[in-house]
Amino acid sequence: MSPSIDLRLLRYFIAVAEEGHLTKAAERIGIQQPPLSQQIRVLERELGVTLFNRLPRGMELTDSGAALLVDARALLAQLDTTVASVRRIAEGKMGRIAVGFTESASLHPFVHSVIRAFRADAPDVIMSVEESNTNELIDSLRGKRLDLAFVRSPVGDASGLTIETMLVEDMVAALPIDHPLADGGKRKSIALHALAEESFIMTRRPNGPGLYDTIIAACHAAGFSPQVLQEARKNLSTLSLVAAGVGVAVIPASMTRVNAEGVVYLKLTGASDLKAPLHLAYRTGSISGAARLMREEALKLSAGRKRR
Amino acid sequence: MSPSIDLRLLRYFIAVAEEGHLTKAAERIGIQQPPLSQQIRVLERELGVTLFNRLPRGMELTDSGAALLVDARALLAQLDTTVASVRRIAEGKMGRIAVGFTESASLHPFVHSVIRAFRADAPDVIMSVEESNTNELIDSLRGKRLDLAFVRSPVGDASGLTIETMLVEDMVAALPIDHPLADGGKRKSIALHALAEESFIMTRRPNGPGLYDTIIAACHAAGFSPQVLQEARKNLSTLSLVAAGVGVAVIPASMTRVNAEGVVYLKLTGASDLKAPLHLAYRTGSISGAARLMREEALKLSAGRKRR
DNA sequence: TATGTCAGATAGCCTATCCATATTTTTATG
DNA sequence: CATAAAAATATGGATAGGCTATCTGACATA
Repeated sequence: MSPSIDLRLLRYFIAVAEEGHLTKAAERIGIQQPPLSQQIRVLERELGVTLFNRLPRGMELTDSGAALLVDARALLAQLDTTVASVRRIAEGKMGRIAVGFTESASLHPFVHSVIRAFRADAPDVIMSVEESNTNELIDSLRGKRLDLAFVRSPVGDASGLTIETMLVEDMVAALPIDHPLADGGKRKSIALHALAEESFIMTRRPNGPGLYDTIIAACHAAGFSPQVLQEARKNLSTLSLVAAGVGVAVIPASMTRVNAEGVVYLKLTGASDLKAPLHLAYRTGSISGAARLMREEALKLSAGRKRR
Repeated sequence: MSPSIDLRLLRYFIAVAEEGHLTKAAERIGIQQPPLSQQIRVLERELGVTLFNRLPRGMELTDSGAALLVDARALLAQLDTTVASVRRIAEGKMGRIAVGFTESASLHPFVHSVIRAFRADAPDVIMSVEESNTNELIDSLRGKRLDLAFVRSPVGDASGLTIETMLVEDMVAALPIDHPLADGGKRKSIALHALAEESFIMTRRPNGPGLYDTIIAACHAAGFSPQVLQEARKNLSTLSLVAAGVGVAVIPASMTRVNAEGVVYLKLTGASDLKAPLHLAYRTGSISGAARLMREEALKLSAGRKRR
């Protein structure tokens, strides 16, 4: 169909049409007159159309030429906007992003800060968010339904994904306020092994290993094997069960921001490796512009936290 | 700005995006894989954007690439329609045409045929018509307010214009029906010199020489100098004056199609050079597509007339 | 673990295209 | 008629785009 018409030819054509002279147009473009003359003839030959009437003192557009001028300008303008928007998408300032997090991540102020910073920096990006358990988040990343996910470790199979640790926080014990060990709310910390005889409320492991394995391992290190009441589907339910006096729980410190009636939080001692990391996960190598931007903001905020 | 991005690059890009493989795309385009690989990288470098994720088994669009794909297709489609419409304009099948004619030309069936044929052949051309005297028509041609004009000869200054004779018709005498020479309408022809003593009604010469000079010259050749009543502005007024008995007139034969009450038309003998040509005039060298098409149709019809 | 296969990247070379210089042609103007 | 202006033509050289051959990397499979 339309033969190998090059945008360069259209640019040349526009210059000649606007200047009305080959010589002036050549000067404006930055080439000599003869090659410009040739290229205009090439364009005319490819189109099979005379674009200019050659006057003794210049070049005058024919009707066809005048029509082409309008369209050629539009084409170049469209190219410019195309290039600009492609670049903005690549920068992460336009387009879409899908972000996921586990419940405990969604409750963490760090995640809120990241989202807020990204919103401010890239207001034109359409963002969708999803809360789910680690397993599903990882699946969604692989299936490209998500671009980024904030998860708790450990992640089962990380192949094909990059997992970066944003922060590591302590874990605390959550006890019912009327529990003897809570001392009516006066007690501020407790040794992990002191909980050896308690019932532990934890989220279901099939929903993703989450912090389950970490807690079990820490208890073993403290010299006991916890009695697990493996009931709650969600962390918030965990707290309700604690408040109801069903048992105790070990949770990331950031969750203490949730004001749960009837629950007391105690620092844990004698369990230095009982930490709750927060990770950012994404597909290795195929990160979108917006995701890259959000990751960079997360890294920046993460660095800022460490400095404090 | 947008650097020298070539449409060829966009075509290559689209092929790769659609095939998902450099190798298949190269085959489709008709080049080898290595240059295609290079060109895609050139495009990415010019844009400063990664368009594809290189997978072990092919190329996968990034978000930016997906956006570019949409726009690149649109750009190529727009180029195609641009080329098509420029070509149609050049062919004369689209665009505009402005046609002018003198009154006597507008009354001639030849002109009607030309217009009708053109309308049928190029229904998408916007046509404007203008009736005026020869001088103004010629001026309008020069000023590019008209593309074509049907005029009677002779034209004063024809420089820069091409004037082609479409047909030559006889002239006839128009007499009041009660004029002695008309013989009550029975007479069919008359010698020009028989009108030597009559008053001649003619259109004003300043409106363009028109046929004025031709008629005067023929009278001189027939041995007399006519008494000219230089009254009428238009040919139709001429006939009214004849009908009113003011004088006689010499008019192109085609005007006898106008049924004027009280006027008798007589063939003229003894004046073999008293002919009324009909010309087509246009600017030499800068004829538009539509004008060229109409001219061609006029020439065809003109040739058809001669054969008859 | 090693090997084969698939697909893209890289290297080196060649040719066609695009641009430059020099000259010619055409038309208008003093 | 001579000169000036502007485009067309002629010819040569540099560069870019394409070709062949080869390399690299990742997965699959024996």
